[in-house]
Amino acid sequence: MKMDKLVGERFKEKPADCVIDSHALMIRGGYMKGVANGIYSSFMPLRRITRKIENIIREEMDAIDGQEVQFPVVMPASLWNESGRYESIGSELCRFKDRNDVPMVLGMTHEEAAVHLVKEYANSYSRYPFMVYQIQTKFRDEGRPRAGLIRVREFTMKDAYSFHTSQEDLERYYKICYDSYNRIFSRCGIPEVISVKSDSGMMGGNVSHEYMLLTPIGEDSIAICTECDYRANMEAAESIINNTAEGEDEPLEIVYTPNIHTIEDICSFLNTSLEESCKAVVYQKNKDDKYVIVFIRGDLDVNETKLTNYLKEEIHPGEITDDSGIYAGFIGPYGIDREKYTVLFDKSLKGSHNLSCGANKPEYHYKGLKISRDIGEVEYVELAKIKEGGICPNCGKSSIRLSRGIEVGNIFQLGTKYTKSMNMQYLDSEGNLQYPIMGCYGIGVGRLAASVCEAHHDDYGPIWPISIAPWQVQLSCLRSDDENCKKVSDTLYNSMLNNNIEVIYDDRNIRPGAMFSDADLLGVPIRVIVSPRNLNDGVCEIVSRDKSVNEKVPVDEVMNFTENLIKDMFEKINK
RNA sequence: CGGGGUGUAGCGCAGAUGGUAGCGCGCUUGGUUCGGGACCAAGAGGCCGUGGGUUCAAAUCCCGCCACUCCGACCA
Repeated sequence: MKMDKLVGERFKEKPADCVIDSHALMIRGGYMKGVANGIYSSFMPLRRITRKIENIIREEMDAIDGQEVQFPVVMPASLWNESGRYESIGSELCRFKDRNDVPMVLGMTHEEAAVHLVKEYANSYSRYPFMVYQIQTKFRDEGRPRAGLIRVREFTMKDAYSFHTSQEDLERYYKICYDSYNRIFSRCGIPEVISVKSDSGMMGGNVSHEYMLLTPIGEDSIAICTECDYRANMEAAESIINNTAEGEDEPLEIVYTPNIHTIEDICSFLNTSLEESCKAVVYQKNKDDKYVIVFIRGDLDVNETKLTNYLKEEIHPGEITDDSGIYAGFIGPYGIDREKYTVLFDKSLKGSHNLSCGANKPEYHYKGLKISRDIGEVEYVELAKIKEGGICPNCGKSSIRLSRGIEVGNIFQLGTKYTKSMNMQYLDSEGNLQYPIMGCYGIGVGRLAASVCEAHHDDYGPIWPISIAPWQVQLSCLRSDDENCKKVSDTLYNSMLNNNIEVIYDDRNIRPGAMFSDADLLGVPIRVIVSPRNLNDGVCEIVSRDKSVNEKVPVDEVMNFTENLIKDMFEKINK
């Protein structure tokens, strides 16, 4: 490929709407162009990168007995009705009607299609286990696309679905996928990706992991233990609070607290700590707007994912507006109507005493509350968000750190949610009908490319690992108007092509500075520079994009040197 | 869904108190340059997001849409 024919322009100024580096560099480097909110076209360099990523994924999926298939982008709504998701999913699912007024959807994930595909085939235990996967465009009508390729509406995803006749077999295969994923991220040049326990959300199932690239620009929060190997998504992390209730129990006492509304104000007014307070967080059920009041220790936040999972229905932050006379800022657990409202107590309150809290009466709070004494036995539910410095659920030390991360992949043990709802069954060896157990495994290809860029770049551009770089070698003819320089460059270019080296050749008649800047933006790992200055000494310059290699090599050894360097780079990544 | 911001040339921006548009980069042509985004000269390129209103006159003032974008919520 010659640079002067490469479609797409590279430019100096950072586009105004790019807030993260990978986005800015991929726009500035001529990798892609926005078409609509969260929808992009790719130019050749990005397409070559994603194709290499896809091929790495293919090799690894094939290596664990995956079979590549393809599901449709457009599906009839009836298929999604079978699983119930046509109703349960919100506006992320793009719904439309075809010419005959038949409701259709754009595929945002393909569990239904996977079950549909293998339903009749897999009617006997002898045909299990198996895994099918595809690499396909998905469309999710996200409310807020952002950060370039990190969060988009249309994207390419590898999604795999495995089918098993026992939980044990699913777990065996899940472990194989787990290892396979680690290999995929290593081969793509980001071995630093870690797996974390996650909440499986509305996907169903129990055990699931997310693969995270830790970076401050990430959208997810992750709890990581610095003392052991515990790692979990914030949503899934268990929050442990040990209350010792030191000191004497104080009596329950009502206090006049004018113009005090926040829990911080109350604590400073009463001269107590946040740990000795109980705050109320009000939610409303999406279904009927009924109130859910969570009482939780004042310094903690409610983990809404846990709350949703416990209630088994969707909720949103709310405010009590009925005529009960209990008002925001004064809501407390003592004397609240537990028939009228769904009242939940977080575990952080268990065993505590001398709490300050609202009195369900304007301008008044209680102090000295002890729930077991003043309210009686209540059920405590674990609903709090884990916090920085919190207790590790695995090793018990106060060693939890919170980090941000980009989710580049996930694996789920789905169970029988889809096989049951879509009535997929097989005959076991005893002749009984059984529901197969499923696992599913996803990787966002574009997001992975952007993550690699995010993890490996400098001020001038991406630094692509050799395994996914758009080209292996950037050949720069610094002075195409110099006869010898051009001749040597052309010869090298042809030798590289003949030896199957992926080379992009820049023989444009532009200034060296512009040539170097373009090369930096393309991020090709190896650069071979041919210039009159070097040729006077009979050498070319070979440098790596990451600056670890910088050699003057005699012209007739350039090919050999380059081939070895490529080999070395691959070995480093695959080791 | 809640709260901000912005729409003027391909990109980045300027256009006080209303008078039919300009700068830098990029692009075209010619010349001089040539190891980290050169310089000179001459050009091309705009329905000022959109609909309405006020006015002799609107990029500019008022109202409504639309789009993009940022923060937060949600995110299978």
